[in-house]
Amino acid sequence: MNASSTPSTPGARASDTRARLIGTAQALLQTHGFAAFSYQHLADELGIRKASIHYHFASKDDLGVAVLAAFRASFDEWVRLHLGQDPHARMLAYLRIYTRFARDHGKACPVAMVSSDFFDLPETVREQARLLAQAHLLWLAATLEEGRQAGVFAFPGEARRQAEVIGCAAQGAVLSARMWGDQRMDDILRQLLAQLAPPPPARPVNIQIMD
Amino acid sequence: MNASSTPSTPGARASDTRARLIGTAQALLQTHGFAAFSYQHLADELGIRKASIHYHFASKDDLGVAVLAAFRASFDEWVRLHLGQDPHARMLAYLRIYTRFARDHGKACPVAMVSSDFFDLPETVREQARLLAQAHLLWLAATLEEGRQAGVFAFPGEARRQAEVIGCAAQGAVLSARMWGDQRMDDILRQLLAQLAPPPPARPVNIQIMD
DNA sequence: TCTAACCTACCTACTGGTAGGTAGATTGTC
DNA sequence: GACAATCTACCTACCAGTAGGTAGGTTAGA
Repeated sequence: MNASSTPSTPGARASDTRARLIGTAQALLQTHGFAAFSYQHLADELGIRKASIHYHFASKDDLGVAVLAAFRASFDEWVRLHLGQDPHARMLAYLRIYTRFARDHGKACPVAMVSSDFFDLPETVREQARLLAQAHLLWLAATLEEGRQAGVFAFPGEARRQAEVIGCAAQGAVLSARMWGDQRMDDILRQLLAQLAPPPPARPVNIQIMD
Repeated sequence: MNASSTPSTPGARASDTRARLIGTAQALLQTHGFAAFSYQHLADELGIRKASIHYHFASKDDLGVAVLAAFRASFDEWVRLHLGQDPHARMLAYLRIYTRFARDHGKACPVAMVSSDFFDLPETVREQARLLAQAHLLWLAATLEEGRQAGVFAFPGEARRQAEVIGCAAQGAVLSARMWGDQRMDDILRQLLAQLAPPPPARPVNIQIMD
């Protein structure tokens, strides 16, 4: 595809190939899924030969593990960058990740894409997917609980249960955006946040009556 | 459903091969996805030759259309069977559909599986997926609104927005069940219902006071 | 006899992966 | 500094297997 713009220069200190492979594979995973992209697609995109990819990743499974590990590293970095913000701002920023995904060629959540292919994946890749999902769920649960304590969120039961609901809804939302367009994505996330908003303090007069 | 494409020959005793193909393809779609199952898988499962499938479905795309139309027909029938029930019971029954999916070899929502492969599918299949999703969303919105009116559900904003959230969350939940097991599925649906429950009516005496 | 519903035998395109080779940079030894 | 050995990062050519699909023959029932 863009072989001319990125000529392979063997030996010429151009060892960002591995990183470019991971980056391209990340994009292809999010748009087409793990099983649906091939070494040939990657090779065409990078302007190298298919067999050369095996030098960096002996098997496609190895590539899958590296790709998911890279997603996890990115998320860890994202978390670090948002440590200072209050829970509500953090949650907005988190949901914006998915909004950006949807707008970027209809990319889906990598965890959702891997889940779709789950029964055709080796255990090594599955385990990386679990680690990535777990990182998101732990962060969500902590943010939700902190927000509830601060009075900016309201939800029933345990924070980890609510975290699972939000995680699942976000995954479903980006998939829905493929069918219905980006606007659908925004609608869903807005409703998700509206459900999380604490109830208005009712009318003061009624509170007096009730107490 | 698709009477036009059904070889409805008056004289010849119609075989059930076509129906078995659709049924097997439905199961494979839900477990592995549309792109991940092949005519060979279907042929092995039915004990016929791969080429024979082309007699019933000239192309895999035709099969995809028929499979999604069958899902829609099943759902229409399900809706008909639950017409009499109250909104809360209907919603419970609806979510149980997904619980059964997850327990049945980790089947996912067909709409979610198709969404994952969306960019590799022809427009004919995409359109059928939209029709199926739309049927679910319309039913959900109607049930939610009826439940809100009856006081068994509470949620902010329009019912169709809440329907989208529940639909997405259910899709995400069955995918999550692949990673974490059936129990996770139950937890998520329970939380989803808890969020939908109207706020406790405080002490009954207070209701009298407020009215 | 007609034809629905299969079959055999084959096609092209593509998959992940392997074998073996090579240009050029790096490193260790004298 | 000279130079052989080794390493990096690619290459060509190929493998067996599988994908969806096609052409044309066979068979069983109305």
